[in-house]
Amino acid sequence: MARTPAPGTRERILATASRLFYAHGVRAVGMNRIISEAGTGKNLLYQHFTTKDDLVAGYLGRVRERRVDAIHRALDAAGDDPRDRLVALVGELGDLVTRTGSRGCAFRNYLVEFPDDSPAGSTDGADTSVGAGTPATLAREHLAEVRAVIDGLVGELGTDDPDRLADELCLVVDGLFMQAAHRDPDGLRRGADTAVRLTRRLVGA
Amino acid sequence: MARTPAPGTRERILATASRLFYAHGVRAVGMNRIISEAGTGKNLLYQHFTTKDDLVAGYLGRVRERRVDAIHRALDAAGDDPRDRLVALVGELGDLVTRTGSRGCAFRNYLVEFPDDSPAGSTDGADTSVGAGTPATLAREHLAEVRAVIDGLVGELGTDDPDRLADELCLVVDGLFMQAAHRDPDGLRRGADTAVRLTRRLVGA
DNA sequence: GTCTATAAGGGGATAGAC
DNA sequence: GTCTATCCCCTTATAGAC
Repeated sequence: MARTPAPGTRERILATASRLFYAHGVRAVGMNRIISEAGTGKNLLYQHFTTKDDLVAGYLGRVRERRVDAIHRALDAAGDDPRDRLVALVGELGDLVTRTGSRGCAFRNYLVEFPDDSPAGSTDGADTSVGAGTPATLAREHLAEVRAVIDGLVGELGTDDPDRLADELCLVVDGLFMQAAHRDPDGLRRGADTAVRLTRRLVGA
Repeated sequence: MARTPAPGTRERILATASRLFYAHGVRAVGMNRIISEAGTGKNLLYQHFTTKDDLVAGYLGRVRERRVDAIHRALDAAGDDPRDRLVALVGELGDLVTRTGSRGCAFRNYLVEFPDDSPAGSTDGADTSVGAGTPATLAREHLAEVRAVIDGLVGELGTDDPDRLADELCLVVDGLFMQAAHRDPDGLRRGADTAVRLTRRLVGA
């Protein structure tokens, strides 16, 4: 059988595509450019990803794994206090946004770029199994995933109005990512610090 | 001379283009669709807007005028207290985001869609005269404009660290607009309420 | 003359075939 | 890998209608 002649090929394609999609936007990057920069043949790419949407889904899935891992590492490092864990969560996302070359959140950016793909209110019989859907559903699933983490931690806090606090923290996180689109590195640094400071105040840490 | 045979044409084109660009994204809408939905000839469109970038600039300029007007009306209606005016500013933007069919901020969305056009840190000898530049400069100009309004109002407050408060309010505003990309109408309503409530708390009103 | 409708040019898109 | 097919993009040019 030996069905995988070059095990690194898929990952190399995915890494190249991810870098380009994230840096320039999904619509701005064509398959030709990915093929030429990945140094692979066109046949091989379409063998691993039958369509561009598949490749985009692979891109978002890859970012998602890394994002989830990074979040859980940050949470674990923060200890057991849900207050500290919430601050660590926002701090981790702040670090992500202030990294050089950062262009914010891959998922939110995708949804801005493709507003017509399964819009916010729709539940059109989509494949609800995690990780198998379209790019848009993948993006929304991840956002819901993070929201669930926030809800869980806020719930542990035992405050009067947990939904209210969770909404506030989500607003801060969204603001953090939106600023990546238009603020310079200095402003981003200050934006991330602001997000962490605000989080600290909101959770009462 | 009588150089303007049909005075309403330009505005009709601009209205159609604005609706389509805002709803579906700039890249997703082609000139053909604008022409067909505006009911005008292709020649006439290119007579008023020599290139698609011109049309996009016209779109953003149009949104900008209306946005600035709406902001100033809201500020005037709020009275003289800078606290009330800041709350009114965020409230106005919240209303904008919760309107049916809203897709958030046209300027921020454009910058997400075209990250390579005059990126955040660049000051490549662009035309700095207001309203005459490329879409990207137009977008950045408007964001700076609103930031200046916030800075001014925060300055009137006479707090210890005005830059800090202004950063916090900008984070809230950015979060408000980012949520338009991925929250459903119910979530958006709560997000807007959260933004106003948070603003009230931050400015001490 | 003013506008519409249509075709064509030049490029690049996805995707498939050899 | 290259080559082709098909389509859509922006833009210009031409031809026809009022």
